[in-house]
Amino acid sequence: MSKSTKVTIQDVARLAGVGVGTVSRVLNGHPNVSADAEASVRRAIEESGYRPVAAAQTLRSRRSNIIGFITDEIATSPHAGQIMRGAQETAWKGGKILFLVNTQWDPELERSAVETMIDRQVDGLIYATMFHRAATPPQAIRQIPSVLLDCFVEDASLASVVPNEADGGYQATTYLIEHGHRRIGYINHVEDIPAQRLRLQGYRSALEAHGIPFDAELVVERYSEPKGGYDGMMTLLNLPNPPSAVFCFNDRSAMGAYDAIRQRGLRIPQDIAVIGFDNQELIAANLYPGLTTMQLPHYEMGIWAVEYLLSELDAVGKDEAAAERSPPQVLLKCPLVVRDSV
Amino acid sequence: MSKSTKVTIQDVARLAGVGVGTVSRVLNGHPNVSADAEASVRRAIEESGYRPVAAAQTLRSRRSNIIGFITDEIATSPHAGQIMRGAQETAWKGGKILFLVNTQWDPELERSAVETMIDRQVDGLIYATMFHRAATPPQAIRQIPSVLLDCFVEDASLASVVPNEADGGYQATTYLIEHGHRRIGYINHVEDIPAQRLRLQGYRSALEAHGIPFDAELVVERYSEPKGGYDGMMTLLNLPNPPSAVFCFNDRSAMGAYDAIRQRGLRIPQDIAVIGFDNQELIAANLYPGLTTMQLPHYEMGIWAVEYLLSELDAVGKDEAAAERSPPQVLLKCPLVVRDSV
DNA sequence: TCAAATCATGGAATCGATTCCAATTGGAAT
DNA sequence: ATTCCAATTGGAATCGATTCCATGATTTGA
Repeated sequence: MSKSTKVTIQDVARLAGVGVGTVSRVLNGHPNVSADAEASVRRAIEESGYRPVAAAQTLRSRRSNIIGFITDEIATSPHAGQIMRGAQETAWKGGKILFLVNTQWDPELERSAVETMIDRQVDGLIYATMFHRAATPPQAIRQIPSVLLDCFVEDASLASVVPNEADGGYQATTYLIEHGHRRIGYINHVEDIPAQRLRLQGYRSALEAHGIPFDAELVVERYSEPKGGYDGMMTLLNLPNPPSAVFCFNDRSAMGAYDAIRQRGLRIPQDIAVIGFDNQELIAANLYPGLTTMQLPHYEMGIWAVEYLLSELDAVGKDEAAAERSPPQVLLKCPLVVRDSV
Repeated sequence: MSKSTKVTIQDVARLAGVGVGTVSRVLNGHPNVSADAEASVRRAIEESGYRPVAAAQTLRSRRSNIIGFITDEIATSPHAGQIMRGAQETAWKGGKILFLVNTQWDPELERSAVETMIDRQVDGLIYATMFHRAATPPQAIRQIPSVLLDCFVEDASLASVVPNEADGGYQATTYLIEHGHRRIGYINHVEDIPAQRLRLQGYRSALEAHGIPFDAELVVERYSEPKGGYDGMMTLLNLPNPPSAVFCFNDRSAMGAYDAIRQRGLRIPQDIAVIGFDNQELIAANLYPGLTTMQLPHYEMGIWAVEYLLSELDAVGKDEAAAERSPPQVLLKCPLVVRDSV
């Protein structure tokens, strides 16, 4: 229990009456240690309050037990927090700790962040973006095990995990159909990003799967904020034959759609059903009536990314061929969150 | 530029035709290096693509250039992100990198997180909470320079930075008074937390400072969510002499207050002015009319915390007496964010 | 001009772990 | 009884930097 001077592995060895090699073997769970030796080493560790110095371990073993987490933007939404929570919890369970760097969209900073991580001999690297998109991470990232989170490279040469947007769009639309709706509007985003394209694709395949003809009139494109949602909804309501339900690109635009519907004196969900996307608690749970929406699997992506890295790490050495397999491109499901708007 | 084998300081020394000591001195900006020597070392570093191995530096110098960041909850709100962004950016500028651990309110995990940080010889530690409160961080935190963020210990024995809630309440109330309101309601939170007590205190001193008598009838306590805000607002509106303006404990309760006001057929801000607290963009910017509110200085607290640690770090050794000064207890101002609700 | 102080330098010692190697021990096999 | 092999073990070498120390070169001051 003496805290005054730093206890080293030498001290433990002396106290246990064994060599430092033996202590190290116990510490790392290596084979060929007698039960006796192990017991006395453990006792000595306990008594002395010994804690290994991480830097020394890293220096010699070339493994730091650190996972680097690089992200373009950290502060925009609770989404970022969910990713980091998933990643951090999983890392901790695996005995690893997270290094965090936020690059604020600065490619130079990104490069330098990756290099810093490598200097510190991180075991693996997560490169996360705050919305689903194609990305071009620094080349250096390929020197070590790494994984893209909420983004991907076009040639699929790096492991990647992203939400299954198409399935999300499909599920949302199907849910509306199952509630008897046949005429379903879609207020899409305007920019060409994966979510924009893929959710629409999901919407269309859901219609098709249920034998409902696609009507281009029912799809409007607006910036996905309350104003856009309001405006898009108004456009749909002004149709000669307006929809009885609307799928909104995200919760923020659904917020605007709510306003438009209210302003027309219509009720949700009796007159118009609404479904959103993102499950931004702050909005979806607080709207009245509560917004039914699709949840993005941020927490799960964080978990997956770290688990993937961990599995890569202990594959190293064991199965050299593994390095040659093509990197997984994983889609994670977006669960439906039912509230009262459908 | 050879990348094949790891370049060490020995290689650089050989290449530059100097000793390793000289290389190290150049690297660390130590004095007593001739211009010639420095130039050739720099050239050798450039040519060889040398990058120091962090673990070796840490082992010998006992400084890791890492700052530990421990937090109870990471994912609730954009607030967490703001703190981390401020901390991370400032750390990066100071040549440090952030270790992140999220303890999910688990005291055992907290202990173990602090120990892990110490094992890794972090230069300093930030202990952050996701709302302003009294905290009891693990004892071990006192072994190294550390700072509490958005929390404090009762005896002020650890440095701490928190929002100036009382001033925030004062500013908010004053802003309403300056807009001609004399009868101002306050929908407070119900639980006894610093924000609850201090914002009320600020409200009262603002009234007093402007010669408006305090009327207990105008202060109601509700849970600070939309439902509570709605309910509290209704209570105020039902008063024989209802207020012309209302200060809400936070933006979420303001959201509910909006609903109540609308439901009564009253207009914001013409009939009732509303001011919130927190500046949760997702709510405040998206409500109609935009909610005027007080912003919590999360980003700034993150910056302050790291800057404090950095200054502590280079005070070490220079001025031994500094360690004995009583740790600062800093209050950071909450700026007013003007939108259209007043 | 000479002593003293200052500057510049190379290289050994050091940080604290892991890993490797040679040596010892104790059975099992012949 | 002797040989062989596997299990255990202690301790030296190693990882790659910083730091310290002894030494030689240069300046400064009188």
